[in-house]
Amino acid sequence: MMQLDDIAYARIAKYFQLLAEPMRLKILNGLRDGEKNVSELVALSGGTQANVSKHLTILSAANLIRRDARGTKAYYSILDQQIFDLCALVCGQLAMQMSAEVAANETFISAMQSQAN
Amino acid sequence: MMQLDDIAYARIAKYFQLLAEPMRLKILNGLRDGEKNVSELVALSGGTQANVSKHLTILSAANLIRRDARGTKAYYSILDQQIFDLCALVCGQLAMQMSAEVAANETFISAMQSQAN
DNA sequence: TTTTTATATAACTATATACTCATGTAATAT
DNA sequence: ATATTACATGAGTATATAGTTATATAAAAA
Repeated sequence: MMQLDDIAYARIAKYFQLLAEPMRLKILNGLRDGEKNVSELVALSGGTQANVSKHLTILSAANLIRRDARGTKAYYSILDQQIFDLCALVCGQLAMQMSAEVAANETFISAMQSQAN
Repeated sequence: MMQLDDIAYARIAKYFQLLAEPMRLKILNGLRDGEKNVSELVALSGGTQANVSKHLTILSAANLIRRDARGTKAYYSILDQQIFDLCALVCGQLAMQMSAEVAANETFISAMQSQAN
């Protein structure tokens, strides 16, 4: 239990870290249907130009997206399509959790109502 | 573009955040083949008791694992098996990236060698 | 050539969180 | 009853990182 394993864990953790940011998820989702330039992503995400640009740099450095400079604009596109599979899995899980919560609330409400009688 | 979407992005991000920590990944992997108590996980992970316990509390609060107190010991087990699917996807992706890097290095080395002649 | 447009980045601040050390708590054993 | 074992948690520190503001850079337009 050392060295090589620890490096692997660190690397996997770093990957998840990339997806552990709402703005980055929004940007990635914005790129789902094809390349967009920075201005488009700024408009789409509601973030500032500087902040969006930074996130794009981070995603680009991690090879999740690709940068293509054309004229004065920079077009970004998804390199790693698997991120959407990951998100889909998580969304499914969260949907299950949420419906469980709803069911629990309904049970709670019923209990309260029957107690009120 | 507001409110509901932003809450969803935040929630997905939070989920990924749980997996964005080497020690937590190690602990979760330690639980892969069944429940373990805290002492066992401390030994297995090489972390301190306090730190492992904190991570267990975090994972437990997020419903990724389940706590079962028996006597003076606390046994934890995986609640959300899908985390292993997520990790498998990431591992596959990283393996691809790494082999691409190896190939790039080999190309680089060949280029250097042929230039040395 | 100067200006404008599009993007990147440096400097800074604020916040979150991983970790350690010390201590609290609760069940079991003596 | 007291001691011990197993675990949780509060306080404090260090570090990472998201965000803002201001500015740099580089291509295109005037």
